[in-house]
Amino acid sequence: MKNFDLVFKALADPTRREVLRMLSGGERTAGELSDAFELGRPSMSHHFAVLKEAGLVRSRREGTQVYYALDTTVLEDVLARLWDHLGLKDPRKEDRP
Amino acid sequence: MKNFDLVFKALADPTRREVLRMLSGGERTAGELSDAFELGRPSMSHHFAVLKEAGLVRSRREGTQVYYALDTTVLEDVLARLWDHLGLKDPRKEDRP
DNA sequence: CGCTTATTTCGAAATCCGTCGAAATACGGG
DNA sequence: CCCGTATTTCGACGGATTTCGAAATAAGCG
Repeated sequence: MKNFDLVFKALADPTRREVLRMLSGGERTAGELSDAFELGRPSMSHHFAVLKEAGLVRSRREGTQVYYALDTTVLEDVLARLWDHLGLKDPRKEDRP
Repeated sequence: MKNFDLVFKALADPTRREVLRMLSGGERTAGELSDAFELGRPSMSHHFAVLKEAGLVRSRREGTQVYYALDTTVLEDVLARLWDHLGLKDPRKEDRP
């Protein structure tokens, strides 16, 4: 995968992981997400950009505000690949040899 | 889990992920692992320490050399938790209250 | 066009991270 | 003991990352 690196870099930050967790409940505006953290808007905007760059998130503008949403396809692919890559068993399937 | 943060920090580096991949084939000595990369021994030793600190790897000394082995329990737990925690299940729910 | 709200971009400071060479530690064997 | 091999610790350097405030952009509204 191309973005393997970007994805893990993105996941390395706790704030960004928390943003992803919030987005798992549905899309949120940049402002809503920012209000959940004690960080300035510019800092949060930067985190959003990192997540987007990694393909973990997509955004859509509606009027003056921007909605962010989880893009699960990349995460699923990366995690599955990691599992495979490391020769681990997929937790989604509980098969035993 | 003990420390979510350390695990993701550990996985953020491509060299460390490659070390994990190598270890998925069985344990290796520090020297064997180091020889697979174009990095100095001190750098590799540092990476081993990070992986160990995160609980992704365990070590055992035999004579003058140190064997490293993958500890899959932490990885399985973390990835499963990530999968679950982010709600990466197929029927995606939309919107919010 | 000016005004307000929402968000991003820019530039700079502080901190973190990966890497190195030199030195230190750990072991086993003369 | 001292030597050789294997590995780790130390101290430092450079580059990346996080954060901020100020300024810039975007969009709706009168």
